[in-house]
This record gives sequence, C-alpha cells and structure tokens, in this order.
Amino acid sequence: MPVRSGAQLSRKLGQKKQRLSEAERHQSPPGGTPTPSPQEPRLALGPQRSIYFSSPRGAPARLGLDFFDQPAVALARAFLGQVLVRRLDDGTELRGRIVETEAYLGPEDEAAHSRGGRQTPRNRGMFMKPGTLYVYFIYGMYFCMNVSSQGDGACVLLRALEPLGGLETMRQLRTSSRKGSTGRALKDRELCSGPSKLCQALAIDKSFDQRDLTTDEAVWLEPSPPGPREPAVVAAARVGIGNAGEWTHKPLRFYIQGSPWVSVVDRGAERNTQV
DNA sequence: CGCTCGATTGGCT
DNA sequence: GCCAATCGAGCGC
Repeated sequence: MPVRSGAQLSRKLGQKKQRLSEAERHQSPPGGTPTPSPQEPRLALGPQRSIYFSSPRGAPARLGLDFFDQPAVALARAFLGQVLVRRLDDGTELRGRIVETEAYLGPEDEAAHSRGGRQTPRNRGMFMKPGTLYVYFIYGMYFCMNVSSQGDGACVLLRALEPLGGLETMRQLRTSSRKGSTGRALKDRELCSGPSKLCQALAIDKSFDQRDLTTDEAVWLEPSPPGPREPAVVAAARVGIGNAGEWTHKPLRFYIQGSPWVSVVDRGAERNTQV
C-alpha cells in the first residue's frame, strides 16, 4: 500500500516565502531549510512542565471572566498570543499559542450560526456566559472550537495555534484520526493550522461543548508570555463562510502577521496592515 | 504553489 | 433532503 506519487514529491521543495521577516523574531523559522532540525528556540520544554513552576499551590495562571467578557472583535484580537492548554486524562499537557481567530458577532452577522437570533440546542454555547465553549461537528467528520464572548450569540472561532508543548502527542492524535494510514509524519506546521486540525491535535470534541474555560480542569487559557514587542495583526475576511451578503468580506478574521502557523494567509489584507 | 474535488454525518428551514 | 465556520489527495504549472 505504498502510495508514493509524483505529486507528493513535486510539492516537497520550492516553498520559500518572503513574508517571514517579522515572524522570525518571535517564532521558529519554518521553511527556510528543507528540514528544520532545532525546532522551538525557547519554549522547548517537554510535554510535562515542572509542577513547581506551572501550578504553585492551586493558583495557576489562567485567564478569567474579565478577559472573556469583551465584545467579539476585541476578544478575537485579545486571544492572539495567549496560550491554550489542554490537559489529557493521563496528565499530559498540550500547549499552543493562538495565532489566528475569527469573530462572529451575533444575530446581525449573516455568517454566524446565531444569525437572525437562531438559537438551537447545538449553538446554545454561543449564548452562554463569556468564556463558554461552543464546539460543533462539521462536514461529517470534524469539530470546530469557539469561545463565547460578550454580546448575545457572539463568539470567537479559534483557527490556528503555534504548537508549544506536547507536539508528539499532537502528531499522534492528528495521525490516528486520519483514516489513510499512509504513515507519513505530519510536519509541525500541519498540527494546528486550521480550526479542525487544532481540535484533533488537542483532542477537543463534542464533549467539550458548553464547558467553561475559566474553570474546566482539562482546558484553559494562560496569559501570553511577555514578548519583545507587539506583533502586527492582520484583519482579513473570514474563511469558508460562503456568501453571507455584506458580511462575506468584512475583516473579522485576525492573525499574527508573518506567523508560519497561520492556516490561510491573505496577501491583500496584509497590504493594508500597519506595521 | 494553487486549484479542484470527494469524504461523511449531524442539524435543521 | 440539503447543507456545512474543513481537510487532504491529486494534478497542473
């Protein structure tokens, strides 16, 4: 069952982009060399961090209601750089820095599941208190993960993470949930570069729907470690929403410019981005 | 790189 | 029935 095709090889090389300029300051350079060996300069700790460091007597760094209780656009931007943590049943901690989000504004937003005030058992999480998860099943096989914000029926979709810890576990989770057992190892950049990829990598499924990020034992958000400087944020059109009238092209997707971990780059939007 | 297309099933207009 | 806030293979350039 070797499925070695020519296309697989031809796509191998030849990806050298010029948009890495800003990113290299903050994260590991991706495509410059065929096989980036020393991945992750700083935060290359193992899956499990020191227990002394991470949780000094039940006072872990965790973002609370005051963080989530802001309008969807503000929250979508505020998410960038923060670290999502998923603790598996066996204690393994998976960590990723959020690099891409989308805001869904509520009833008036024609691209939102809550458009027109629709409230159903499925999207109930969108209407719950800020910080509540809304996880839904899509395309017959995937999940997407949202966080409720301030505003009725408003939320933020998490679209991409920079994996920081537990990468091998993420790789296993991603690989095993794909059907074709081609055996080819996923690159780091394929682990969390998409809303359903990150759900696979973090083992987030429907059972996480309506959980509270401010109190849940298995998933939470930690404040961004202080960086050298604020990264530029690109505001672009949202992905995959089809035709939603005037809402189709509104700049409600946000990502860290130059980050190699983003799922979809929008060159046009980047031309309008202040640096 | 960039495009097209099939997979697969829960949730509803 | 029909559609869906996706993914990854396959193929052309």
